[in-house]
Amino acid sequence: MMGCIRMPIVYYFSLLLRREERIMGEKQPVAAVTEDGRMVDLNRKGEKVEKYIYFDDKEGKHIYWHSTSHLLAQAVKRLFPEAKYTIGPSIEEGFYYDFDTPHPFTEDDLKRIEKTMVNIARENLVIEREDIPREKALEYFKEQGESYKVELLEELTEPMVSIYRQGEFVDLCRGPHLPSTGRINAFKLLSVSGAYWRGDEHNPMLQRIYGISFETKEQLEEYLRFLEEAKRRDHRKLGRELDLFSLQEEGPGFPFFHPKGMTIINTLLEKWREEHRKRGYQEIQTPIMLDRSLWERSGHWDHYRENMYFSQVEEREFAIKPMNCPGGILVYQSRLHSYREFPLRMAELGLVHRHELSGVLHGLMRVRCFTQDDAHIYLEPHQITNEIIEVMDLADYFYRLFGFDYDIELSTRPENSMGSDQIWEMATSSLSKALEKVNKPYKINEGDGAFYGPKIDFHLKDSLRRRWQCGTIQLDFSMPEKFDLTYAAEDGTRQRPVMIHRTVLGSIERFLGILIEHYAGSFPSWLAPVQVQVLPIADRHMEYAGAIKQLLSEKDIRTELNQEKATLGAKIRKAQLEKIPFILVVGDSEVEKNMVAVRDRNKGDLGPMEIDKLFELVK
RNA sequence: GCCUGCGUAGCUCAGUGGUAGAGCGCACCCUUGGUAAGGGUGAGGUCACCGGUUCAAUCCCGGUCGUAGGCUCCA
Repeated sequence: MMGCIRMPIVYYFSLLLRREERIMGEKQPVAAVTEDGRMVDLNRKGEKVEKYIYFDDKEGKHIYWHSTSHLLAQAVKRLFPEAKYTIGPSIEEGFYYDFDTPHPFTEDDLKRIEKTMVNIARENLVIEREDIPREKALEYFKEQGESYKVELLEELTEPMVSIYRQGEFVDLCRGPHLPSTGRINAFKLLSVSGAYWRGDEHNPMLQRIYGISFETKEQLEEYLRFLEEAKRRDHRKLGRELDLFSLQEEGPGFPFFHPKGMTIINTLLEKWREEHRKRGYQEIQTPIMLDRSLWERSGHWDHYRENMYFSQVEEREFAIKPMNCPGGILVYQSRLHSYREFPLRMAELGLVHRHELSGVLHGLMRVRCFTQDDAHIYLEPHQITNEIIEVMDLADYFYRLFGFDYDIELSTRPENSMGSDQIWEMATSSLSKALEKVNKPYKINEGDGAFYGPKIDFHLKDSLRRRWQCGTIQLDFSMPEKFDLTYAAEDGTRQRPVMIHRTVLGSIERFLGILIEHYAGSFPSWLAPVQVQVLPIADRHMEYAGAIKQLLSEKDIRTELNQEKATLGAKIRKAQLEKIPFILVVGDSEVEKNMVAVRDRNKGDLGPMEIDKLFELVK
């Protein structure tokens, strides 16, 4: 069978290593890099070490997490010998391991598995690598009945493969790994869920256990607090608590916006309209439902049908729009356009409906109808680069307004697409040219473009480091062709315009969700649904409080008057929980001096103030 | 769509094979207050829906819908 491990010698080696690590101080390396730049196990590092890799390094974390996933698999195999293990990589945050077993893992199982993991870590098993012929590994895993490992091995072409052994547990793995299981100090299994073998929905569904690990208990606790914070900021929870929106059983994926949510959206859109007007955009609106023939012509019928809703009326078939472009194009075609108008920027806050699989719906982030802050820009080919730079600047303006950091991705031609190779080539290079011209770093996303053209996507990073796709810029040579769009060029000939489809916020619904979580419900004053609440101390101050409210309302400040019969403390608490930016307390003293006592949501009591001063604060 | 869990008052959640409870919220009454919870009284539930087992189902079983976390897919 597998080569017998010379236990005492290896153990001695491991002890030496641990002493060496102790000498190096608190931080112990997780792997080493040799002179020729290869990352290797500490157990095999040999004499010449270029540098050490630590947990703090990105690669170090992945090694640490990967070793923890092996620990997880070992524990599962001890508790559930019949479970087949498949793959268990490290991921962006933590690791998972997929198992094939008829026994569904429960919360209690996770606890038991964790306990077993602790025991295995205490056993401090040496994690040893062996390089063996592929055939030999195949033979071993076949004998063990580990059919998934066999499948993986059968696809490998290398004559030699590496396996890692810790105690009785053996896994096919490239490594590197920690020197021993005892090096895994703090970990937690977070969840269990289904996952298709190799991510293919035709394959069997496996059970995936997710987890995370750290070098210290403190780091783990900090991470768990971070998860709690994310839960506290969840837009679904805050949306209900702050009465911003709701989702109803009657409309899965179709959100309902309440007055306060609507106030935020309208305030946001006021800003949006103002900025778009400044930058030369005109606004249009097109119908939600249009005849089937339009969608056949645009290509949506062939390329997007499974995501569309339909309606049949008087024997005529209509499709509910999943995108705004075909409707927008009809507006363009309603008269002849001149090159002098270009770039012709037509914006539309268009409500689109897309049938999404029920399992993907998520609050406002993933819905079945949403409002795109869309625009279609018609231009001449030589204007492309400049216009794309303009749009990127507009997106940058909005993201900065909210303090979002963002990444840019360039997506290329997908499989199910239309148009010739040359057109795609030209469109894609126009986009990368614009990106390079403004010197923005970007990542290429092969095959992720729209069916009619390549695109630049903006991914926002919120305050919890999560990324959300919002803005997109899509270059399109196909749609103008399909619809035979023309314009009168300088020389009087009819030419074909190029089209840019773009959004900045993406989906208004999703953007609101992101804002809620980003601000944890404490919206900046200009965006807050209620900016000021006036609290009279006793009934006799009601009249003065009402006058203050009136004054503020006339200045277009969103103000509420609290008329409840409650103690001041209770009223303040309630307003604080509603995250209202400013609370005005008025009692005998304020009435007498014609002032208001201002309480800032974050800073607390600011003391008495003239009303005029308050106007400045609120804006 | 697939896997697993969940669905009890507006919200957060207890609970039982013999048709239900708490806290918060809400309404009313008392209290007229100075920067995060004053006191009392009361209303409010087809226990998601449909079917089955049972003398009897909110509870057990099956299905449907919704929902949570993933997978696949996307703004």
